[in-house]
Amino acid sequence: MEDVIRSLGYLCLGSRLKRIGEQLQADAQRLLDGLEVPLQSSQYPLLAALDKLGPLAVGELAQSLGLTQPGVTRSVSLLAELGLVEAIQSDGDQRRRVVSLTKKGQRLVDVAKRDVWPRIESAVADLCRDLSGPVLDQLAAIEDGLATAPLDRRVKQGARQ
Amino acid sequence: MEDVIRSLGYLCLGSRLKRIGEQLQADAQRLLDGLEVPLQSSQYPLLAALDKLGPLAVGELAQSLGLTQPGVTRSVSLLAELGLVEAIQSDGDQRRRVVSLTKKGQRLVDVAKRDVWPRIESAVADLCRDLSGPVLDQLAAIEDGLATAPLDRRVKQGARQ
DNA sequence: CCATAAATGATAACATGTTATATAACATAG
DNA sequence: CTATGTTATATAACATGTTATCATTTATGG
Repeated sequence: MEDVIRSLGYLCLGSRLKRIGEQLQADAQRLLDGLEVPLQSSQYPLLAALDKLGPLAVGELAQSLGLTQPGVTRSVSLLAELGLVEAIQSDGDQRRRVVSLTKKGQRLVDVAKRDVWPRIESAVADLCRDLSGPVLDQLAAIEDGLATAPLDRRVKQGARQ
Repeated sequence: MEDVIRSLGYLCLGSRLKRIGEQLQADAQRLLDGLEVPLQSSQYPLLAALDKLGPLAVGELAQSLGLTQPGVTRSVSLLAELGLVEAIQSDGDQRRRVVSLTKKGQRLVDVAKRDVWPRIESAVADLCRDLSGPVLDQLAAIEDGLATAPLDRRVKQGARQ
């Protein structure tokens, strides 16, 4: 059966990237399933952000993950219920809630960082090894390109109308 | 604010591809908003599949789009409510429901194909123009690589454990 | 100082993907 | 022919993203 998304090329690049991303996450999930805490692979970036940057307010977290604030608010609630993060109202500005890893969350990150993340990284690197170019650079260029000029500002060049 | 997904590299490639894909779709949405029928950009691949391959059963449609059957069932219901497709129970095998474009759906596809899709294609091509390699080929290689050996079969090489 | 604007996060409603499972129709072994 | 397994689709429950909107707190202009 023909893969329509694939044969439509640039027209469906968005659908295709999403599809590949979902599959990568599902694959990574299988590597994470060995850990003691049952957690979706999509939640790990939030934990990794807190581990890397330290405690962050909800909005800062959203910005550093490239997600919207309501999405992050929900993930934080979920992770707080699991006891992996805690959100504490800021002393200075009472609107801000600063999110940080709990002991349990830090322990999970440490284990994942030691036992699982290197395996995921090496597996993905292996997947990309034989590609003709530096894929990450190209994705960066796509992201930068979108930030500079979104698609609707690129329709002049070469399009029929 | 640091972009954590980006700085984590291969580890978060899945999240990153999803994020880029969502942004591309959101951008494409703005180009599609001019059309008479209000439709999310993510629904167009289904219409394009029917236009390209002709009437298809729900399962075949799912396969050609690389989605699961329940997702396609829901999209078909939505598009049927909008009068863009119709699903007719197969004569031979009464389990199958064959989905096809209605007149209205075909008209929408024709207009989109003439007025909008070329603009999206050229805009995305423009976005990818200056990249160092043939991105589509690389994405194809990633997809093929995942199909050949999912990530959890790639952890041996070079990983710490 | 107070009125108003801006910033922060929560919530609701929706979109669209998934997995798990139910139901109905078909296929086949006995 | 019937029991049983398989296939095609539907449905439910959930995950996780979005936009729109609200309440609260903070900042600011007069």
